Amino acid sequence: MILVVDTHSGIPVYRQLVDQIRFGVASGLLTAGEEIPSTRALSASLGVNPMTISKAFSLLEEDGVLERRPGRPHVVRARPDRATRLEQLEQALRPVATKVRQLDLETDAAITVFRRLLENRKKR
Amino acid sequence: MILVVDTHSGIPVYRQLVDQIRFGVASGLLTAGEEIPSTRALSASLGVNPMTISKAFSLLEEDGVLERRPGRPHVVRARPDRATRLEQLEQALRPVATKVRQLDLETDAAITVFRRLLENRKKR
DNA sequence: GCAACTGTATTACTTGACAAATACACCTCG
DNA sequence: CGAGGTGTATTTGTCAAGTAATACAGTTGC
Repeated sequence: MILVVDTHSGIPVYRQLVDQIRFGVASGLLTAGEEIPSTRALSASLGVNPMTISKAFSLLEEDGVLERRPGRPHVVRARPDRATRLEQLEQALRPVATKVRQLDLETDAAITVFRRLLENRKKR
Repeated sequence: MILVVDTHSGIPVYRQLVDQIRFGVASGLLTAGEEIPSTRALSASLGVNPMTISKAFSLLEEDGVLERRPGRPHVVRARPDRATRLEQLEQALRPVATKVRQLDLETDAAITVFRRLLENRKKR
């Protein structure tokens, strides 16, 4: 998988890496057990400090996306089970549910907006 | 309306104020045209600098929640029209739609989670 | 007009976030 | 065992975010 970063985008480098690796795993470009390039290899190819790469990896490890092995490169972890993924989605949706209430919008309207976004993305 | 802040909560003071005022407006405790206590009054009662209060008010003003009047306290603005509120919800839902894809979850599962959250909150 | 209020522009200070430099511990293979 | 790789703990430096001090401009009521 090719990882790229734009240090002028205003988005922290580590966040760009997290996003790309997450996307790689979700899209099937990266499969369980597959090795991620080392912090030093990416540091050389992307021109950023290894600790910056390491930060991205640490976050992905905390989230269960990557697995760390002492002295060896990180590997992609088996995808969390469905229940865990649903729980993660719920965490992401909680503040939005609060927002729906703040905006005084009805449940069905909110559902419609969400569905439209989800289906638009599927079509792309 | 009573506003409170906890300076040790780790949540920035201005953000606590923004959240409380938003909630006050959404819940009907604060109505359109109603005056918000002045930056100096809140500064005295909450023990924070007026500029911190002002920052909260500025954000709420940008978001169309409050209206500023030179030499006079802020007032609650008439609620944005429905289309604007729906647009705000869509902005909040966009990253979540991305997350659904990353988690490789189906639209219907995501909708179910969202609906459950919205209806749980309604019951409280 | 002035006192007493209003909000905030500007500047300064403190704390948090981000990124990098350095050195340590671990692993694999010849 | 040692060379060549692995990740990261720790510290440092820079920049961004959060907060405060000060003074200015605007409003209202007496």
